[in-house]
Amino acid sequence: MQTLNTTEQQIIEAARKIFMHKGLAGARMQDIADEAGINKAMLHYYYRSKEKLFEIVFWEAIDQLLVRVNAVLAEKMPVEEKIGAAVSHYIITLSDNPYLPLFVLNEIQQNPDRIIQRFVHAPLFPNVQVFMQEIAAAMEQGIFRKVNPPQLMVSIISMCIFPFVAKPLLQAAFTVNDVQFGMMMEERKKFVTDFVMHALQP
Amino acid sequence: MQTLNTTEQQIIEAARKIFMHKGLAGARMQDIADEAGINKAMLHYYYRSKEKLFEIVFWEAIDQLLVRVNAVLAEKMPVEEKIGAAVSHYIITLSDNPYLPLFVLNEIQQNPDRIIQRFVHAPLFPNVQVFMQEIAAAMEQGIFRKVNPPQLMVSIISMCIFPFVAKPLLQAAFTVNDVQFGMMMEERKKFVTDFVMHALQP
DNA sequence: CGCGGAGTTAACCAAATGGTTAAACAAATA
DNA sequence: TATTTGTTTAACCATTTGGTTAACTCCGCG
Repeated sequence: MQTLNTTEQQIIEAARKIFMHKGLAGARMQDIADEAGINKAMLHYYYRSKEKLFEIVFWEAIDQLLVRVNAVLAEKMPVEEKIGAAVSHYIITLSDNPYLPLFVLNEIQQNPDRIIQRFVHAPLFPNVQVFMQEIAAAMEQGIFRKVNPPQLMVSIISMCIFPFVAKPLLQAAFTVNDVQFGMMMEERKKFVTDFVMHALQP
Repeated sequence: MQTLNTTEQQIIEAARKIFMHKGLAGARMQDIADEAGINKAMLHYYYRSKEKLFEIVFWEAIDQLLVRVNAVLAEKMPVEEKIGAAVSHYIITLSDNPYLPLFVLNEIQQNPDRIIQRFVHAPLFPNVQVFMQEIAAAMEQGIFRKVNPPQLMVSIISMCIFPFVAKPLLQAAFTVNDVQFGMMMEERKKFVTDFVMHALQP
């Protein structure tokens, strides 16, 4: 997310903002040009087409939402700690990029092939397997209660990501402003970690 | 969701399908007309504009995603049971309408005002308050461990809805087809309920 | 039968949109 | 200074898109 002042970079930043907010179908090339403060022709000069520009923003977002968590899951630490670390990582990342997950999820649904192709070649986050095995091992050792690991995995991810996907709705439902929502997410790190640990108590 | 054979109804059904799959920005009036097997002018004859047609589909979806759960939460039964009932209700509803939540959440983010206006007049699901009070009462009585009720609420909803929001992604990540995904969601009803009950064990 | 109105359609329209082009500009190079 | 090379712009273009119109069909009713 470097902020170089070159036109090339300004375009990417503008594209990121517009695509994230409006999606591929809703974004207008003119919007992006305006946001970047340049002529529309420059977009094509540097990136050929709307689709090409979108792909750059999209894969950058995928990297942020899916790939980077791998590094956290690769660290060497007890499973109990690793759960907390992963939860914190997600909530921190998404607090800085609230629009990220809905954007990614929506575009995947619009065009699943785009991402499925990549999964065929190699799993997008290999360490999730490792993590699930560590959890399974902890269950065998009696550290955790035995539950279905994929369901557990999905649950942890759900509790971290969903609040950001539903942010405007939750804000309306619980009548909280942006600051309060931020505080809620801050306190959510501990809540989710504790909640999961209690649920896994034998 | 009635299937009357009148043109008026055929249009709504077609609009529902197209809008749910492509969203407001991505949907084309021609797509809807084709899906309904009629001339594009008919759409305007019956529903004036794209926006008007969209609003009908949108509020119908809101009703399905947010309002109907109220009935479940209004039923008279012990909290422990009610949690399971709400979870089941959501997973059953969404299994029949997998595109529903992403559609709704996305359109809310695109235009939050649309829904915020409604929340100002009256809460869209008053019984959530009741439910949270029942949970708080159960905590006071020592039936449940004390946790922050809104955080708990958000967590339950997350675990129910998120898998459908991320459906294509989860299917790719865990390599499951539609049938297997359906089974996973079927088994998820029990998983989430148990998971929550264990997490709330004092 | 003929009249009237609801239902339906093909053709049309203006605006928006992704993309192109040719000319202008600026900074380095010879 | 003249030339070249990469950058930037205004104007333009073809297609798409939401929406309109005028004519046509069909059915019930006098």
